Amino acid sequence: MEPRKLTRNQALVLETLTQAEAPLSAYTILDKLRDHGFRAPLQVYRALEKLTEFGIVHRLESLNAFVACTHPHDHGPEKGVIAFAICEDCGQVSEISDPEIEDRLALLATRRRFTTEKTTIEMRGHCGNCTAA
Amino acid sequence: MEPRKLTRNQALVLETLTQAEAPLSAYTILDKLRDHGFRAPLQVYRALEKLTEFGIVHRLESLNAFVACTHPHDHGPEKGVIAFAICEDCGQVSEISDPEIEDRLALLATRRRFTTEKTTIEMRGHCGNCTAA
DNA sequence: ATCAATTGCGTTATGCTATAACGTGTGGCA
DNA sequence: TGCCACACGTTATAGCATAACGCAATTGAT
Repeated sequence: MEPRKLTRNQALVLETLTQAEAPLSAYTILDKLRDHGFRAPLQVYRALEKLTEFGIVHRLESLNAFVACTHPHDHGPEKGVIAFAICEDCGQVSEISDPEIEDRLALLATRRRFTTEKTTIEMRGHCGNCTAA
Repeated sequence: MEPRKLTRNQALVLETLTQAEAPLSAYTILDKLRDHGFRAPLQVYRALEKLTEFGIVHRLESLNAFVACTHPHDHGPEKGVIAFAICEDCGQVSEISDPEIEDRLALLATRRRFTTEKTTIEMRGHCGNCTAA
């Protein structure tokens, strides 16, 4: 599961996401990679699936789009919960990792005898830059 | 914006969701309502849009599906953040309303000068019943 | 080195989710 | 009565995602 070495397709998709300033849909990625030989959605989705497993790409459920992980540190299959703050104006996404949220959700889940496999937290709104304007 | 009186379509869609034991996709709702004259997705989506505005239906982003609100009390345009615990086995969804989570997210947002418009929190996993088995 | 197993790849086809755009009908209300 | 807002119905289209097939490359034990 470790991102030992990326395949060509995975590297291309990751690079595309890294260079982007906002989340990209799979089809947008596909369009950007046509010049590099991409022709079908599956080429993108398969790469995204792996990159997500590796923890270096995140899927934004409320957007049906993907971003490269900006948490510089340890990559690897998702140790903790990540919350996303997504600006509706500029598209900027910031990742928030907060133990308190995590603990609280864990508690709430346990109380209900719920076993959590995966948690999604997404805040949609406006970032400081866009509000300032 | 108050749910003063539902239109026929809205009532049918709400009833379908209320009777369901798991979240339903718009197209599943459409199929269930064909006998009542529904023929096109928009009939469902338009009803869902209103019902969601009224706060009596929630959209689950990680599922692209909808559930009837189970919080018995005050309906009305979303006062607070609601977290969902979604069982992958039986589909049961439980709504969790927790001020601590809400406050914490508000704090984290403010710190980053982020203005939140809408928050999505969804936990996917397994409910007590399904784990017990 | 070789074979088997695994993984990635490319392609075609298809399915699911959601909205645009247009026109009709109806009810409230000045 | 004439206007306005809103719900509705319909057709068409856009956008997101996966099934299923077969081939190629890689790995890794023998």
